Amino acid sequence: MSSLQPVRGTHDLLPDDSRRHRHVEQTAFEVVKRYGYGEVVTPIFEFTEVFSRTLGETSDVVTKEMYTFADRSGDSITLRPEGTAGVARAFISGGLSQNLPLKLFYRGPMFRHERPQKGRLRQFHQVGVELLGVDSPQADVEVVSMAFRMLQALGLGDTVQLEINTLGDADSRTAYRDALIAYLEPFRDALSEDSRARLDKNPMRVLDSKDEGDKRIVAGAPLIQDCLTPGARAFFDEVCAGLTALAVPFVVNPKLVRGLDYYCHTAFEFITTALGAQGTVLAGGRYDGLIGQMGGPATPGIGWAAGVERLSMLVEDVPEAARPVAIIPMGDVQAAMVLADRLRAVGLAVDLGFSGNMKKRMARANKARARFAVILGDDEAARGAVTLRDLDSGSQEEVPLAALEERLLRP
RNA sequence: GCGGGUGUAGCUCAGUUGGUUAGAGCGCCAGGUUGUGGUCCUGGAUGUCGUCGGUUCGAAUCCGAUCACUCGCCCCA
Repeated sequence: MSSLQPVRGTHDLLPDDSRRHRHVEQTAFEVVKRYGYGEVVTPIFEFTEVFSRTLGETSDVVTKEMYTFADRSGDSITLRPEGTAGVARAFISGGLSQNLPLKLFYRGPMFRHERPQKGRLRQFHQVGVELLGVDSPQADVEVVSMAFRMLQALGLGDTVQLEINTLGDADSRTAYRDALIAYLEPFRDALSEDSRARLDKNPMRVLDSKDEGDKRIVAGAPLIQDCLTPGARAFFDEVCAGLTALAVPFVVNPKLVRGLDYYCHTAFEFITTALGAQGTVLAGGRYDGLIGQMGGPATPGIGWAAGVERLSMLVEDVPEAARPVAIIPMGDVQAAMVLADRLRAVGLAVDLGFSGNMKKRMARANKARARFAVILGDDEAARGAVTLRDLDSGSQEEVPLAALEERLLRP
C-alpha cells in the first residue's frame, strides 16, 4: 500500500471507469443535441463573487463547501461548485443576449468540500443544460422531458422517478413563507434542533426534514399550492399538462424545495432508491431572476444538472471498445510496424505488442479481445501473404498481403 | 462539521482465547506446446497485515492517535 494517496474525495478514472464515464457524458450530449443544444465550455474557476452572490450567502454550498483560495495577484478565486453561475456569467460577459433563446450544454468537474460518501465526492462531474431567454412553460416542458429522454437513453427510464413542484413567483413565495412561518411558529419547541434553525434561515427547508417528529408537524402545514398567484398556478398547470402530453411520468411533490436561492416556479428532481442517502441523480429548475440579479439584462432561464458518477453507478450496459486486430510478427518487427500503420490508416484498431514470442503475443491478443490475429511468418511472406486467424472460431486462412484491408473490413 | 463500521497479496476475502515461517480463490509469471491464444495440467512469486505510537516474553489479533474508505446526519449531483 503506497503512501501516495489521492486527495480525499477525489478519484482516478482508469480506462474501464472512464469508458463508462464518457458513455454517460456522450449519451447526454447526443440526446440534447437533438433539441438544438450546443456545448459551452466555461472555466472551472471563477472569481468567488460569481458563486457567493448567486447561490445565496447563507446556502451551505457558499458557507462551508467552496474551494476558495487567493491567487498570486490576491484575487479570491473559487473552484466551481456547480455550473449555472458560470454559464450565467459567460452569458453576461459575452453579451449573448442578442442570441436568445440560447440552448447550452456543459460537462465537467465540480468541486465541493464535503464529507465524502457513496455518490458524493469532492471532485465530481456533472452534465447539465441551460435554456436562456424563454419565459413560457413550454421551455420547462422541453427541458424536463429532455432530461427524461436522456435518462431513458442510458437505460434508466424505469430506475428513476420524476418529482416536480412549483416554487411560484415572488408574490407566491412571500405569501407562502408567511403562511408557513405562521403555522410552524407555535410548534417551534417541538421541532428538531436542525429544523428550528431552518425556521429562521430558510423555512421551506423544514418541509423535507427527515426527522420523524418534524414529519408529523409538517404533515399539517400549508402547501405552496394554496398560496400561488393565479399566474403562477396557470404556469405550473401548463407544465404538468405538457409533460402528460409527452407521456413523461411524474408525481407532484408539494414538499420538494431547492437549496439554492435562485430558483422560482418549476423545481424538479429525478430520484432513485439505489444510491443510499444520495437519491438525487438529476435536478434543476427555473431561475428567472438570476441573470438580472448578477447585473445582466433581465433574462429568464431554466436548466438542470446531473451527477455523472451517480448515473455511472446506475448504468448497466456500457458499449464495449472496438475490437482490435492483433499483429503477430514472427521475425521482422519493422514489417509489422509498417503493416500496423497501414491498417490503422484505414480505421482499424491494431494491437502490436512490444515484445514476446508467439505464444505470449497470442495470449496478449486474446486479452485485448482481438477479433483477428495477423501472423507474419517467413513462409507466407515468401508468397506475399499472411496468416489470418479468427480468434473466435480458431480457424485460420492465408490471405494475400494486398487483400488484407479488404478482408478485415469485410463485415 | 457530527455519529457508527471497516482497513491483511494487484482484486475479493479467510486468519481460533495474543504464540513461532500469515493463507485461499481470482489475476500475474514460467513450463507442458521450437509457428498458435482462449479450455486443461504442473510449478512459482506475491505482503511495511493502512500509518505511527503503546501494552506484552511475544501483536495481523489488545489499547490510543492518525489517514483512507464506508454507512447515516447536515446538505446536495
